[in-house]
Order: sequence, then structure tokens, then C-alpha cells
Amino acid sequence: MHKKEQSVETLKPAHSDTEADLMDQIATDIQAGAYAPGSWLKQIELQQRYKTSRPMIRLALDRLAQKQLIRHELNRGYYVYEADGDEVRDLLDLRAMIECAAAARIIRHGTGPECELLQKMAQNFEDLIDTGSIVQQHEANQAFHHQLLSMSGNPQISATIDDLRHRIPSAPAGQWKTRQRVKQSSIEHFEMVTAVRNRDAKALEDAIRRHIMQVA
Amino acid sequence: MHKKEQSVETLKPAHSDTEADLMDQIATDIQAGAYAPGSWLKQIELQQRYKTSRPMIRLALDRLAQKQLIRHELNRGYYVYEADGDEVRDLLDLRAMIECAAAARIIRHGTGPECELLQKMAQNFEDLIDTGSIVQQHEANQAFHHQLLSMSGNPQISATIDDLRHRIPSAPAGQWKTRQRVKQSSIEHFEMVTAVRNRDAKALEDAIRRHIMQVA
DNA sequence: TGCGCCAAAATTGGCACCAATTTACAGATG
DNA sequence: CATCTGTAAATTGGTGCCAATTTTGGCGCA
Repeated sequence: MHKKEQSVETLKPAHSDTEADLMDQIATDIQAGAYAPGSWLKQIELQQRYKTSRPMIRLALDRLAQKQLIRHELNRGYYVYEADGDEVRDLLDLRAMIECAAAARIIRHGTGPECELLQKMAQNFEDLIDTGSIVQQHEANQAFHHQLLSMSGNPQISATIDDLRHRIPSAPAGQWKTRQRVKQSSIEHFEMVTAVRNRDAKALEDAIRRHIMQVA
Repeated sequence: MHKKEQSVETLKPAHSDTEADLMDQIATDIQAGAYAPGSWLKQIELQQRYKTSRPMIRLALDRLAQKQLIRHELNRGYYVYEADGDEVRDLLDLRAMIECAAAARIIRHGTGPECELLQKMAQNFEDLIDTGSIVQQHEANQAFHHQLLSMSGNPQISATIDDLRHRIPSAPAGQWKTRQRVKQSSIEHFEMVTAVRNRDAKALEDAIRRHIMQVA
């Protein structure tokens, strides 16, 4: 058996309204590290855990499997999937590809107030370096990138990148373990803001590529 | 009622093995125009049509809704969704963005035999211009682009583009209505093959962009 | 003591039934 | 005659239950 058992731990027994919320909640818990990669997601446990019915759980698990966050083996169940080295490399490559190509559109369509909001989010991330928790930092980083991509004027880009990023193992897996790295991320955020302000597409593209590839 | 009723027509009563095949089959039938955009997908009809149970149908419909091929209204059901003008523009923009960025990688990683296979597929599409049906042309075109993108060495790229292309209304919607346009597509295919053979990234990028944007 | 086999327990997968909501139709009414 | 209304049909959404498969624990045997 190469699959590890799930780490139960004490999770807040929050319950969800719709099935979409349920899926998001499970996804959040997975990325927060509540369920270790390789651990089996037992349906009855989830059913009790999220205070919902079993078909609901099965639907949410199927959706997560479609998103490639978990995997399904017939008559065995669903387990948390962690992308291996090659897949992570390909995902980061694709993410950098899209975001860099979006740089020109961001420069073109980004308006003044949007730029200020972006600056605000970069500052918010900066403030959370010392005070915030890992998940707070992660959320602030995600919000920054979402805002940046939304300035491209093409909502399909941000949606696609969001899906992509969810498949890349992040915070708890440990590329942000050092504060030095988080600080470097923040610096690069401000580089992007400056590039957008100066309407310098090439500088923005470079900053984005360095920022994404720093993980590898 | 702004949603049209579904066009029943006579569909081959093929049945599927797994639930994934069922979803693909429904998706194929939708893109083949069996169900008109806006028409409601009634679960009992689908159940009889595809010779399967109702939970299976519901699972397949949920997956298609996740893929944005259809939409779901609570207590009303699922209906075929056709992307509007803005969304199509954004999807084509994103598709061109990714495929153009992939051009450099295709030039870099594309090997000789892969290039020959690509040539073969371009020829296959060419041969189907006069003899083949619309769906055959569509499949040959899809196979060509899939092969081209697989030569980038990054399977995530082709997977993402496949998902994207499924969301763009295609053949029956009528951008291939004229034979002239199909011929032009074939010419551009061979331009891409030539660019790959010459290892000319810029030429490949231009050909790809023109090819994708010809639809708009 | 280690290996293989067998039975019991647990978990997943699928199906059938029933409730809730919406839609369509018929009838009454102004 | 148009419109509103109430009832019936149809469709969807959810829950529970049971079969099929896998895992686990225990027993016998070399």
C-alpha cells in the first residue's frame, strides 16, 4: 500500500449550502493540508464531517476528480492527488506562458483605479509577511494575481489560471517555507505594479516569468 | 420562454460503457448539433436515448455543466449553452494566446517523425475537403491541432486547449459553411507544417494566429 | 515463524422510490 | 374574449436501501 492513511485532526464542522460550496470547502481543506496527498477520502467520514448526504459527497468528489485535484480508482475510492515533478513543471510552464502573454493585454486595458487596487493588494500581501498566517499569505497572493489577470479584460484568462493554480501544490507543500522567499515574492509584486504603471509590457512579462518560475 | 425546444431527430441508439464515455457521447452529440443551443436536456429522454440509468445521466450532465458546455438552472434542468459574442471572442483570444506561446516550444521539441505525422494529418484534412462530411472534417482538424500541440512536449497545453475548443461553437454553427474557408484552413495547416519543418517559430506563430482568428 | 487461504467487515457503486418545484392546461370570471 | 386562477401533469432533486467489490483479520499449514 503506497497510499497513506488520512490525517484526521480536528476540523471545524462547518456545513455548506449548495453542492458547489461543498466542493470548494473540500478543495480548500485539501489545499490547507487537512488531507495528506495520497490519503483516501472516505465518503462516510466526509458525510459526517460536512454534515451532508452521501450523494452530495459523491458529486463533490466527482467534481474534484474532474478538476484533477483528486483521483478516482474504481471500487477503491477517491484519494488526494499530488502532481509529480514533471507535471508541476508543465503546469508552471503553461501558467507562465499564459500570464506572460496576458501581460500585453494588461498593459493595454488596465485602467488607473484598477492599478490602484492592484497596488493596494500588493501592499496587503506585504503587510501579511510577518503578521499573517500561511493561508492568509496564500489568499492575499491569490487575490493579487487574480486582480492582475482581471485587468487583461479577458475573464477567461483569470478563470483558466485559477483552475491551473489549484492544481499546483502550494503553501503547505513548502515553497514558501522561508520568509526570504515570501519577501522576494512581495518585491516582485511591486515590480509588476510598477511595470503596469509605466505601461512597460516587457518589464511586466519578465517580472511575471521570474515570479512564477521562482518556485521551481 | 426564450429557450427553444430540443430537436429530437433520429439519433443512433449507441450505448456507453463508463460514465466518461457517456459524457463524451453527449458532448459529441451536442457539438454535432443534435441538441440545439437553448434546448432543454430532459433526463428521462436522455436516459432512454443512451440506454442508461438516471443517476448516470445526472452525473454526465453535471460534468458537462462543469465544463460549461451546458448550464443548469435550479429546479428547471440543464440546457445547451452557446457562448455569446464576447465570450467567443475571449475564448478565441485565449486560445490564440496559448497556441502562439506554444509555437516556440513546438519548434524546440518537435522531432522528425512527429513532423511527418503532422504532415500526414494535414494531408488527411486536405483529402476530406470534398469527400468527407462536416464532422469528419471537424475531427481531422481537431486531430491535426492536437498533434501540433502535443509536439510542444507539454501535455497540459493540449489538454487545456482541448477543453477550450470544446467551449467554442464550431462546425454546425457555420463558420465552415463555405468550402472556400475549409480550403483556406487546409492551406494554413500546410503553412504550419512548413514552419515547423523550417524551425521558424515566428512563421508558425503567425500562421497559428491567422488560423485561429479567421473564425472571428 | 512465515506464507497462503478463507471468511467477515467495511467501503463503494448503483438503483428504485418519493417529495418538491415548476409548467401546462382547463375552467371560471370580469 | 382576454385574463386570472386553481388543479393536474411532468420534470427535477434528494434520500434510503441493497448488491458488488475490496480490504482486513484470523486460521491452518508447511
